Amino acid sequence: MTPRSYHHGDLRRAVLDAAAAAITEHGPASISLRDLARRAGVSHAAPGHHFGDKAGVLTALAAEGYDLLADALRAAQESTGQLVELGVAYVRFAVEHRAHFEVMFRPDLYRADDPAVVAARGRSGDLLVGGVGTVDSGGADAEVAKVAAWSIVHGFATLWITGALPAGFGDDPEAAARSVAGLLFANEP
Amino acid sequence: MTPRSYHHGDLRRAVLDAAAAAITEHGPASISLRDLARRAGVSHAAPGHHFGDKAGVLTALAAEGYDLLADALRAAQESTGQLVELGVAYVRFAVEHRAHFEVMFRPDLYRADDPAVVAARGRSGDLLVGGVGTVDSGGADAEVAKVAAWSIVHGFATLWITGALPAGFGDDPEAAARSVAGLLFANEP
DNA sequence: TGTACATCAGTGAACGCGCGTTCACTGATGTAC
DNA sequence: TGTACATCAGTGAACGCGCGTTCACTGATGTAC
Repeated sequence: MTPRSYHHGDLRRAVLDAAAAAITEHGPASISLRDLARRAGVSHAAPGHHFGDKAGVLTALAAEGYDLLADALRAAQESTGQLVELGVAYVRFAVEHRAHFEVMFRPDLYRADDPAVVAARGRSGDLLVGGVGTVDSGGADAEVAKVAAWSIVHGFATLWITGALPAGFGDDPEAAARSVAGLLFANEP
Repeated sequence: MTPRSYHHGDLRRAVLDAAAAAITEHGPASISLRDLARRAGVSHAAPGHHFGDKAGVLTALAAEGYDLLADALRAAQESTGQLVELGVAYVRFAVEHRAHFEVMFRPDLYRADDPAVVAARGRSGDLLVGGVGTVDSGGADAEVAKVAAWSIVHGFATLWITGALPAGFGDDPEAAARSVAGLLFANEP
C-alpha cells in the first residue's frame, strides 16, 4: 500500500480495521462513518462508497466475525477433539476479536439477514452444536445440553470482556475458561 | 401526577422510566437527553437539571438495577434456598428489567465508581456468591464454581435477550433457565 | 509501442438535522413573621 | 389568616458541533485499437 496515492489500495479492508479499533474503544453503537474515514486517512465520503451506510460496515464485520469463529472452532475440533477445548476456543475468539464478538451479538445494529452473515453464522453454529452433539449428557435433553454449553462459555466470555469478574481471577482467559468449562463438562472425555 | 402542571411532580422517576423504555428499544449507547425529555413531556433542558448529563442517567439506572437484582436474589434465597432458583431469579431479572441489565454490564457508559452503584453492586454480588458459596463443588476450587455458576446464568440470559437461541427453544425463559442451570447444579440439593 | 477513451475510486464543498450546553427567564412552592 | 420573600423546578431561545447524505469534480487505472 503506497502511502498517499490517490487510490487507497484496499480501503474496504482499512475501513473494517478502523471499525474494529473504534468499536474496541467505544463500543459498536457509537461509531460514525466520518470517524472511520478519519482513521483510514481518507475523505469523509469514501467509506460510504464501499459500504453504503453504518449498518453496511457492521454487517460486513459480523459476517467476518462468524467466519473467524467458525475457523477457530474447526481448528480446535480438529486438533484436540475435546469439548472443553471447543469452549476455550470460543472464549479465545471473543477476547482476541472483541469488536467482532460484540457486533455479532447486537443484531439490531446490522442486517442479520444478509446472506453472507446467515451463511457464516450457520457454519459456526453447526460446529458449536456438532461438538456438543457427540456427547452423552446423562439422559438430559440434548438440546438443553447444547444451550448449557453455549451459555457457560458465552457468559464467561462476556463477563471477562466487560471486566465484571473478581479482580483475583487472574489474567489468562484461556486457562480460566478451561477451569470453568471443565466444571460443566467434567464427566466428558 | 396532575397533567401539564408547571412542576412535573417526579421528573427524576419519569426520566428514568423514559430511559428504560428508550434503551429497550434502541440500546443503551444511543439514548439522548433531548429524547428522554420528549418522552417525559418536558422541555429539553429539564433532564439535565436532575442528572447533569447522559452518564448521570445511566449511573442512576445502573444503581437501581443492582438494587433490583439484589432484591430478586434475596427473595429467591429466602423463599426456596435452592441454588438453581437463585440462577432462575437472575435470568428472570435480566428478562424483566432488560434495560437495567444491559446498562449494568456496560460500565464504560456510566460512572461505575459512583457510591450508590458500588454499594448496590456489592449487595447483589454478595447474594450471588453467598448462594454458591454454600455448595460443595466436589473438590473444585470454590472461586471457579462461583464463576461457573455466574457464567452459565449470565450467558443464558444474554443469549435469550439477544434472540440468539434456537427458535425451537420455547418462550418461557424461566423454565428454560431452570433446565439449563440444573445441568450444572445437578448434584446439588 | 502508443494513443484515446471508458470506468472506477476518492475528493471537497454544501445542506439540513439532532445533539449537549448555556443562560436569563418565569411559574410554583414553602417558610418566616 | 394573610402577606412577603426565598428557593426551587422547568422554560425556551441561542450557540456551536459532528453527523449522514448528496453531487459535481478529478485523479488513476485498465482496455481497445
